Amino acid sequence: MLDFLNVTKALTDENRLRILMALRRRELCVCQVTAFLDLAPSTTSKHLSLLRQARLIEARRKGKWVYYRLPGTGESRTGDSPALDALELTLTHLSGLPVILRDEARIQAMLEREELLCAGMNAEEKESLHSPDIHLLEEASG
Amino acid sequence: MLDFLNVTKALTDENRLRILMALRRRELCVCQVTAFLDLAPSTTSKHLSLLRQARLIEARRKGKWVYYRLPGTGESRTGDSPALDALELTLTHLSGLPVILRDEARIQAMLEREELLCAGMNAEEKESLHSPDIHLLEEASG
DNA sequence: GTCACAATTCGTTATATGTCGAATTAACGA
DNA sequence: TCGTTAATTCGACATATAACGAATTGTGAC
Repeated sequence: MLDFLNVTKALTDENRLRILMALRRRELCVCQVTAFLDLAPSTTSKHLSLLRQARLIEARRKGKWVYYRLPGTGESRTGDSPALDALELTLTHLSGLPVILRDEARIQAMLEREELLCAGMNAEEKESLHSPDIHLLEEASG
Repeated sequence: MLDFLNVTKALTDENRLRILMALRRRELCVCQVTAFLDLAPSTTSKHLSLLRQARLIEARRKGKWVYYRLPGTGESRTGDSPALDALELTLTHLSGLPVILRDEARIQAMLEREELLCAGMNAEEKESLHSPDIHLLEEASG
């Protein structure tokens, strides 16, 4: 019951929903999420923390940056995990909404103008940001 | 987005989840829900109102009583309605939980002892309470 | 070590939500 | 019409949550 409630509670905030939709296309670090949501970094961090507790996103650290992404699709058998099922439901019902489309455009623009590419990033990593698919990366701690 | 948020917000309270699970088996009037949740009638009423706003339940008035039930299965094409999809997800992930099983036992006992059968009910209606399936009844106002 | 920067944690504040009891509305029966 | 009972709405209060800035932690460069 608590697991389920953690998932639904994580999905009751518009900013958190926007984060999930943004991560559908690519992983993002905290400063990038902070930029497109236009929030204080501490606020963004808290949102990401809540989403992670609910298992709706995963994290990996790369140097000074922490990247967040949607869970890998490997274990996504329907009915097993409240988080994965709820995530699928969310992606289905929010895709195409004006807010989400606008976010997507803003993020694409940011990335293409090479603003906020988290300064220390090398060329290969920059390239990966433009990829439409999620890269499967090593696991972060629970 | 607001539609979706109304649904997820409705699913963030344990008492509301218990209501949904109880209604899976039969329709119940407010006083019956109040009894098994052990809450003030006004509180129960508010929970039911929230669930109804989110379109997770429907209502019909019969004399002095208002009966609540899950939405009819007619329009349940997956992907169309956030409410119906979220409802299905909820039923899937909460069935079998200890809290839910205990509620079910308590409700069955109540109904069989003919306590709280909302005094004015006739024999046919009493019978319907023991039925495992939801009866399709006339629509209440939106 | 020291500095710079990303991220998180902490403390505070404003708003939202769950709960109750009291008052009100709705429906029925005497 | 009046009384009773079911349900809802209203007003108050306690708790939960989103937001911020300040302080702290973690990592890498110098």
